Amino acid sequence: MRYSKLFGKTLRQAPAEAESISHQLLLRTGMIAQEAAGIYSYLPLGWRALRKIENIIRDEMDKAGGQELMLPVLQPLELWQQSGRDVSFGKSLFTLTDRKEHKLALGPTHEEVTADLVHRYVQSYRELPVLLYQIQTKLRDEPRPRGGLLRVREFIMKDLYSFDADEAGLAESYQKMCQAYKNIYARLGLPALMVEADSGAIGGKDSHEFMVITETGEDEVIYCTDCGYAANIEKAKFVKTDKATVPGKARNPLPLEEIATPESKTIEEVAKFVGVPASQTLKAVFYFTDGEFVFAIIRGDLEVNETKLRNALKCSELRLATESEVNAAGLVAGFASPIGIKGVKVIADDSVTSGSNFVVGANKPGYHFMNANYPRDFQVDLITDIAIARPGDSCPICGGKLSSARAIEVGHVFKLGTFISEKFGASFLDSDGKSRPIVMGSYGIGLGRLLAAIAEQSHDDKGIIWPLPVAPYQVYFCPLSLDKPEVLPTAEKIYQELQKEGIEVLFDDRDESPGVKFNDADLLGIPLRLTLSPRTLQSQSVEAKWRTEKKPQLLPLENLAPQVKRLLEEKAVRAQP
RNA sequence: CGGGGCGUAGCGCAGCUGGUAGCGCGCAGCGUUCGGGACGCUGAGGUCGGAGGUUCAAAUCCUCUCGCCCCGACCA
Repeated sequence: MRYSKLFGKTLRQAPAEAESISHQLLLRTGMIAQEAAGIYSYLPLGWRALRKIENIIRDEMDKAGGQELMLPVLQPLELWQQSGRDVSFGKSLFTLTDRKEHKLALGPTHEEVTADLVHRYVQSYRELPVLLYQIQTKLRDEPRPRGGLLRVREFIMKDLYSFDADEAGLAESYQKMCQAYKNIYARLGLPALMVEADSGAIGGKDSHEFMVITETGEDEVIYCTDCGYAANIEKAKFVKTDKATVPGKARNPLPLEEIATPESKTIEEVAKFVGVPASQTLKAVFYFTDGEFVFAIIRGDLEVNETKLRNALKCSELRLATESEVNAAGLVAGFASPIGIKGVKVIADDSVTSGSNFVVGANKPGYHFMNANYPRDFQVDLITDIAIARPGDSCPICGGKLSSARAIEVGHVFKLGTFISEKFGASFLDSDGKSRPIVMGSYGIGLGRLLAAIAEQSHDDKGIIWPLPVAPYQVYFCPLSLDKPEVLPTAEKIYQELQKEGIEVLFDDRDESPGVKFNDADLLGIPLRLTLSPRTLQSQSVEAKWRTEKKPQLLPLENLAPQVKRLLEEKAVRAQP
């Protein structure tokens, strides 16, 4: 490609709306252009890089036994009503009405369509397992697109759906996909961490996310450096050490005692007033969920994890209750108590059992109880883990210290189970002639987000540093002093030779100063730069420099293309997983 | 949806105590330069996000509206 003909140009300054590094770099390089919030065009360079990613993913999916197909973006809304996920997707589902007043949805994902297909085409266990995938545009009306390509409304995604006869089959497919994902990230030069993830209100037992640790990530990962335990904070478990034991205080339940605690509303105030650590208190938090008021109780030093709470309650909507809702429930904010409460659903974190003689509200302004003990003094509807893990907490596996980091989610795999296949009648006859629902799995990767994640963690102050397999071009051919009669013909000849050798080369044939060309080469992040100039011509050579390295090397002009080819191949081999 | 910020040339910005728009980069032409974003001269390019209002006069003041960004909520 001749640079002078390339559509799109580099910007010296990043557009003001770009905050994250990947967003700035992708805009500055002219790889993408914004059309609206969360809607982008891919320009030639960006599209080339995206297609490289796409092909790597396709290759790994095929190797893992996947079969590629193409599914509709326009889907009858009935399909979504059938699975019930029109409700769970809610407003994120783009819908429209056609001229015949039929309601349609723009596919945010394709489990429904695929399950419906499989229902029609698969009848026997002999036909299982089936792994179907597509790489195509999906649409979600995100509440808040952000970070350039990190969270968008229109995005290209690879989704593979696995269909197995039983849980064991699913486990095998799941395993295969996890391995395929690891291969993909390795080939993309992306250090991705596999972490335990929340599977949401729908979906089965297991779910994992692949995370790239970087500050601009939207997610938070909790991990243990000792044993390798890692989980999304939404899911992360930790050991609730029995901090409630205060030296010199009795562990045995003492009689419940009401005390005056004027002006002590927050946990800090109460703990200070009574003279106990926060872990010796119980905290009440009120939520409103699917039209129901919920009273959550947790040890004073811990915080509620709303994802865990939502899962425990099996609800879709969850928000903090308003003050008037709290009052209407007959509770006194700041002094609320599970003791003697009636007509309200109470859910407790299991930390209420890790300690004794807690200080808790008396549900009376200005009063708290001392020595509250579960279950002696209060009962709950549900007791489970609803606490959020924090750095410094103890690892649930080895007891080591947990750390936390921001991360970009670059892949998500789910064991879906039979939820969707049952809705679509996707069943098969087993070897005993018995009809059983097909067991599904779902495995997604967002391509644009991968592109952004790579730029996010592979750059320097000059620009992007594309890993060779992703780079839009492998070689940036940069002749200087093109107006000098000795340079141009040689440059043209080299360009032809490189192309003939099958090398993807961007030929900077512009009449620009060396600084401009070098800076553009660095900004674009093309892995190998070849410089031809009157200077190198004197020694009948070309200067070759890797984007990742400081020092160039000289290659003789003679037989240049095969030498370049060999350099690239060596690099590719070294980068192999 | 709550909180905050911003909309002036392709990009970055100034102008905002009202008087009809300017700078840098980029772009076009000519000339000089040529190994890390060169220089000179000439030039093109703007519904000042949109609508309404106040005024003799609005980029500037008022009202409404649209869009974009950030934080949070949300997000299989």
